[in-house]
Amino acid sequence: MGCILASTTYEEQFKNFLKKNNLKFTKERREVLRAITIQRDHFHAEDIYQQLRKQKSNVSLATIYRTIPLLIDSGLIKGTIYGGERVVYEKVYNKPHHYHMVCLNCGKIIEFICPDMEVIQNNICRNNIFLSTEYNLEIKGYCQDCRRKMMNEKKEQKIQ
Amino acid sequence: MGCILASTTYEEQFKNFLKKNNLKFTKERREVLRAITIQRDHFHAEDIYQQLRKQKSNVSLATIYRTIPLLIDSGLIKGTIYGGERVVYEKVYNKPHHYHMVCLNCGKIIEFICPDMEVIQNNICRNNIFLSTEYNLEIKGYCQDCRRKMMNEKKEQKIQ
DNA sequence: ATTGTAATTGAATATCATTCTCAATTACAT
DNA sequence: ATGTAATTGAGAATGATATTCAATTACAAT
Repeated sequence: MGCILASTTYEEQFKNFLKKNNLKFTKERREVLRAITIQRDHFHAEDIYQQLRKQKSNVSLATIYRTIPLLIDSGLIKGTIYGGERVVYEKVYNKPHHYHMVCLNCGKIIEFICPDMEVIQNNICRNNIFLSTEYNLEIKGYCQDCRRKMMNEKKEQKIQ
Repeated sequence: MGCILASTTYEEQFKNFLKKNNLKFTKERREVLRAITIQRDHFHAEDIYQQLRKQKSNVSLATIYRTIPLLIDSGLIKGTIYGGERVVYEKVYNKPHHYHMVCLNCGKIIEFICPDMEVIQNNICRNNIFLSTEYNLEIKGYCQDCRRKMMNEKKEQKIQ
């Protein structure tokens, strides 16, 4: 336990947001926030719940679902990968903007940054007089490991 | 009714796919396929159902949901916009690859093509030894019309 | 420190798109 | 014409997320 010092600015950011909107900084919200700072890069609602369970916190799933939009609106996390059975979130506070490759076989998520792409996107928005709030690029396919595995399987089939 | 001549190649494509997989080209599947060819650019499952209803077809929602993956696998449609309450599909057969801007206010979807972006994406995949099957870029924000509306509303507030 | 009040909570229940089950029907290769 | 595996509709199931409501709590004002 302990060792949550690094999350201070996270907490400041969240508190500011809450105050600005006449919302309260409750014990439950603090616990959800801390669970998220501990969380690995990509997670979903249920992951937060499990994390809290481990820590003997009794925050309910309902509260987690109610807290997620607050965390999004305060700029701490964002929904990243949709289209699966559940939404994947990730921390974005003080993180450079980046994109994702998702392996359709093992589910691995590979992050990458791409300044060239940012430039292009800005141009497109300017040309279309579109005010963007969010870019989301997702490349689906098969990662190196899975490609290797799949090739080996093919070889074995040929042998048999 | 009538006037479905243009969909012949759609039907060929679908029939080929079905035959290749030992699946049957049923009356219901034909009707779903034709409903889709009539459909506007972006649609969801329920839209297909409504379309069929208009045409006095009794294909069930279950069958529509069962047919969608077949249409995807045969390369006729693809899921485009996730993260809303339902998946948005679009026709992709014989259409150039393109990207989307989604207005968070009115829901409008603006398509655009961008060859530069394709080049960058191919490079990224090559560098990461990732075999991509699908690129998906979604820019969320506010379209020109909605920006105008929102600015007018602000002005009015100031006046009051 | 006390109080008033609006915000918040957990538990249970609702929602709603999508998927599944199953018995009856149908496409189509032979 | 026939056998059989695939398909269908109806309704029930699923499962992530949202909502309801009575009880609790944060916190601004006193």
